[in-house]
Amino acid sequence: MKPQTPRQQLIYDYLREQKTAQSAYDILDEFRAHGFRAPSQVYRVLNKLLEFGLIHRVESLNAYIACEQEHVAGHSIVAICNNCGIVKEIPTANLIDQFENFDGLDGFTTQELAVEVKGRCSICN
Amino acid sequence: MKPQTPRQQLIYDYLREQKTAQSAYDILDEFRAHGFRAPSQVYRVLNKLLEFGLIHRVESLNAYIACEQEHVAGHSIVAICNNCGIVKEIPTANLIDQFENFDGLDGFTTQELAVEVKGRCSICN
DNA sequence: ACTGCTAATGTTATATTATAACGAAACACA
DNA sequence: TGTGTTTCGTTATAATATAACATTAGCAGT
Repeated sequence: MKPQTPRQQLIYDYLREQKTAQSAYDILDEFRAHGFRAPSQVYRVLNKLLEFGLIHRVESLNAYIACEQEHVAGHSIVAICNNCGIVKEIPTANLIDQFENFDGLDGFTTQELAVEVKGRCSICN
Repeated sequence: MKPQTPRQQLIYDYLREQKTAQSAYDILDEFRAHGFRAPSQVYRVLNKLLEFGLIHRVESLNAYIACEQEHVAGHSIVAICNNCGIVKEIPTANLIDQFENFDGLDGFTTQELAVEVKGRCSICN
């Protein structure tokens, strides 16, 4: 699914350019000039983009990143550098499968999966 | 590491009794009678318990759970039921090792790891 | 017991993230 | 053109978290 409105396109493009995750309020400040005046306007767009599977919410940062490749909405594996804040999405369809069938889960049906690895990226290391 | 103060013990014991994750403000309300009056008091205790590896923060819920078994602070795998809210910790030392050595990470050094699986538990299924 | 240090606590204020509620505008289409 | 539906703007407020600083408690050395 592609962005459906100019504003969705705007925020999606912006997130694609960023190396670090952006909070809803970062985005709000960035786009005041484009008529974004209230958080709810930003959240509406973010929620649509999440639904389309075009962005991820990074739970441990309360912030958002774009994803290059399309993927199942709600499934993500990201590595976050504690030093420079760079967030890298790790493409691992198979690792996700592994989780969905993981015995430890024992009758649990997976709907969303978030794996967040925090540490030092290869540059900050 | 064990809880070091009465208040740490109090909150840790409380979290151990709960089946669902509790927010800092849930805990604040629960323990007003014990002299907790401001969020910072709760956060101080929670941060200590996190440091000791006695509790986990569930990122996608902004809430906290106790862990039965001791573990490396900052490493967790939890399954969260979207219906009843039950949070189950999954003991998977080996899976965590797998992540630390995962090639996708490519020079990245893991310090913290959070895996959050959301879906339906075996009862709500 | 007294002193000095450190860790824990109390308190107020404020920052940050997110949602609710509701009316107005835009759009789709019979 | 009228009618229903979705999007958008706006205000208000809820929920989560931290900063800053004063105070107290516990404890080690004398």
